[in-house]
Amino acid sequence: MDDLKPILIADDHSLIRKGLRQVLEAQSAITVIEAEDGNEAIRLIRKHKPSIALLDVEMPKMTGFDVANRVLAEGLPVSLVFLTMFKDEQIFNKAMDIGVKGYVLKENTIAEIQQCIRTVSEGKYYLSPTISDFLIRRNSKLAAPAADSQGINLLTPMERNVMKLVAAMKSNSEIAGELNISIKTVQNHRNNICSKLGLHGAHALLKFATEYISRL
Amino acid sequence: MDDLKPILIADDHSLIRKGLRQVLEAQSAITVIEAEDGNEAIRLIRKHKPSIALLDVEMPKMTGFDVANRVLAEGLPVSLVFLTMFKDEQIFNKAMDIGVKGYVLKENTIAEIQQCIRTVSEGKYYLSPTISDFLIRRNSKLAAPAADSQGINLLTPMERNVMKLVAAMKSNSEIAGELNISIKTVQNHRNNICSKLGLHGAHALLKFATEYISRL
DNA sequence: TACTTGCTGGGTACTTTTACCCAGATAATT
DNA sequence: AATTATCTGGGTAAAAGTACCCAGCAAGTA
Repeated sequence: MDDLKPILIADDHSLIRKGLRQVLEAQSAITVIEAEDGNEAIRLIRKHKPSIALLDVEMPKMTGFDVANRVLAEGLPVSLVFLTMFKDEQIFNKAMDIGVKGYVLKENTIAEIQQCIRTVSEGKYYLSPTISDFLIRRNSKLAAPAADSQGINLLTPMERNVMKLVAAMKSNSEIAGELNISIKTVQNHRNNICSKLGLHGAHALLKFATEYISRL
Repeated sequence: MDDLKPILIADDHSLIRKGLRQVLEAQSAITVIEAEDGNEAIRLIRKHKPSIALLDVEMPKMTGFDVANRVLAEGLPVSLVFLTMFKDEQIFNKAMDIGVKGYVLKENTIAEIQQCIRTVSEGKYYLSPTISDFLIRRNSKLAAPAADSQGINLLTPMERNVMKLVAAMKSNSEIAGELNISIKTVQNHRNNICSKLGLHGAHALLKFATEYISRL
């Protein structure tokens, strides 16, 4: 077990690796490990379990994406940050789909990369400001659906109350307690809601409730 | 049943009611109903089921808050918008806690109120730009906790994979299918995760997983 | 080699949720 | 007065999740 989890830098350009390592190790109590291609990156992630891995997207043999897919498949506990030269919207979207925590353009400064590492290590996302356009467009696409919730209008007041508590992931007995009714009644309300909304199967109501709770 | 759901305006000042009604009915296909105090507001909400209720916070007898509490208790299907003269942070926070969808200062223009109605009717929130300070402060408070998730570090890769699918509200059989393992194995992983994390009871893991999914 | 860790599955018992059925009480509408 | 909608609860059965037990196998470590 290490004292502090290290940070991995995977880039085929030795100059970039050395430069980054120098800055990071000088200005913070961070240990850096280096990989010069994707295969080595995977091996080192498995072995040293770094908290963060900075991956160059454009690497020979195994790209940053290949590494990311591998990490996902094995469920390795590491936050991924992509480092790339290209401001490409499709690449960015694929990276977000895959769940990377940071996305930094190489045209940005080292200070940005440090900020990125700090932010990601707090569990938040960090994206280069220069690609915020992409993010906004992406969000407006995702927020689009919002339809098919007309069924909600069929619900009675009590059914709404039950649904709110379902969305809070309360169990039926907890709901019964809060509303001062019997568990049996709660179950009936749930069933009625499901049939009004056409929901079937395990957790179907819970999914719907958490998704549309803002419209209750 | 009405053709289109109306909008309720509750304010003790007749001048405000008439002014708002005129603008709203002139510029859009909206029906407005008026209430001059909180009691009447509740009665009209029950009867006409408006989609949105604009509530003056400062009303005699029954304030906007009293109306809001009543609406919540009965689970009436209406989106609440608070209209107030005072830029008070505590009042704002109480309003957000209670779940109002809009919060508009009377110092703002009528155009803002129209924008607010439009936004809220799409299921989104609308807050007067002049109180965005409050919202930011509030968010930083709420986002604060972020602790107690150290237990996550105890999880094995496979356990993480299972947990991600739990967070997506998949059933055990769905998880088993996606990971190509038996349901029994999934159940065992869940149990191991729960004991590592000290979780007990119904939906405990699901709650935890959805809350901390960003750290997986 | 021996040991540990993680993944895989089976067994068993209990609890919770889902999915139907039913009916009485109450309040509002026709 | 009759009808409808809503809330309330009971019954039953199947499916899913929770909570423990167990053991074999593979990989890495001491």
